[in-house]
Amino acid sequence: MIETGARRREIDEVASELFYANGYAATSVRDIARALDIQGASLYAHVASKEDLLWSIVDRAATAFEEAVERALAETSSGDPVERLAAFVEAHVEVATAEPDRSSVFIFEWRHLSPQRREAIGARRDAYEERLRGLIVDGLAIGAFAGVDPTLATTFILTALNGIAAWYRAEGPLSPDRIADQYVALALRSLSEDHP
Amino acid sequence: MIETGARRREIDEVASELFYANGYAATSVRDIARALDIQGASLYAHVASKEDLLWSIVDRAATAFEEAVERALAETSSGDPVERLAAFVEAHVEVATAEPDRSSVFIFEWRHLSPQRREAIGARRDAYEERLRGLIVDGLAIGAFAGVDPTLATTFILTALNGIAAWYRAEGPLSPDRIADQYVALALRSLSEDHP
DNA sequence: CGCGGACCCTAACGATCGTTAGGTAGGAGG
DNA sequence: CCTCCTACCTAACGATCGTTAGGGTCCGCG
Repeated sequence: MIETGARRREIDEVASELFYANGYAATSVRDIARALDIQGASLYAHVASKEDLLWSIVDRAATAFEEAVERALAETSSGDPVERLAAFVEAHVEVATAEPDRSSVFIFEWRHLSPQRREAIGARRDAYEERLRGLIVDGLAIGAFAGVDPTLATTFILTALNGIAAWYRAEGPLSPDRIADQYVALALRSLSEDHP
Repeated sequence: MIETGARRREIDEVASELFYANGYAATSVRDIARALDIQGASLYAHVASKEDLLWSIVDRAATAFEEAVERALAETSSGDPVERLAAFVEAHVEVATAEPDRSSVFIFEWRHLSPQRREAIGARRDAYEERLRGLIVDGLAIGAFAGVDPTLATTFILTALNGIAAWYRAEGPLSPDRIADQYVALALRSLSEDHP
């Protein structure tokens, strides 16, 4: 039974910030508690373990990416791989900028999960990547893209996308929309044949 | 006085592997020692502190990237920003694939350095990024590139490049040359105007 | 008024952390 | 043979780690 109370949400939020700022392993339970003005041991009234805390953050973020892309692709009635890929990138940027802390922890700290959970998240990440790769393969098949190894192109684009959560801050000068527009353009162009 | 003995090199290598695999904070001094079949305390005959070990890895990797790009750009007699950017990407890929562990630690673990060292590395990373940005700005100026915000394009490409060290393994099926070729193509295309 | 439950406390546990002190074995060079 | 040096050892330090046990306060609901 997963706790979902208001206090539990606050804990998730504070933990996300600290895990993002200092990394999971370098953040102690007492660090998180201090940010909440309580004692370290008091956290265990809400959380079963430190790793459970990481898991709840990672799982929530993974779900957010999955659902956003799912929704975006479902809403794109067009079968055009170019448009679908644009929708994928846009959705990813939206989630990454809406919750950069959580997203960053998901992307960079998931290796600290227990072996079983790490494996589960690994499979979901693989599926996510495969989804992107499928769009690129489709685009290559109809000639919308050309001259790239789909696997490498997928990695290229996805690592660039994942980087966003690491550097984006809401206080910065860049709006999520502008980032999305630019990243869509950069990604699509990278897949297109050089103009002859 | 920095030690440079053969044993010290081994220690750097083993530490790079472990820091890459588990992260700096999650790797104990005793973990490193165990991989060398010695006692934890024995490491301190070669290293002043755990953070010194991280620093030597990060500094060496940073220097490798800086020098490789410096050399590549110096050897590219052409003033063409497109060719120069290709040389930049190629050099980066070469270093990242030649020493993926060290490179990965440099890219993802430098925040665990002491404040002064972190600041120093931050400045060098900024300079590196600025170097790439300069090439993109130059390309935009002569019309070789178009339609991108140079700062966002720089981040897009550099995060994709930095990702390589995280996933590349020498045992994998991809040769460094092939990755370099593909990444050069992907990067250059991403900066080019859509074919009309 | 009584009671459960949400919330936090203090105290402490065993383990592990980075690091220091002091000592020993063996080989190289005089 | 003696000495220095490199390399490693054992033992231990204080600090901090994640976590458990048990108790207390206060509020809302019956």
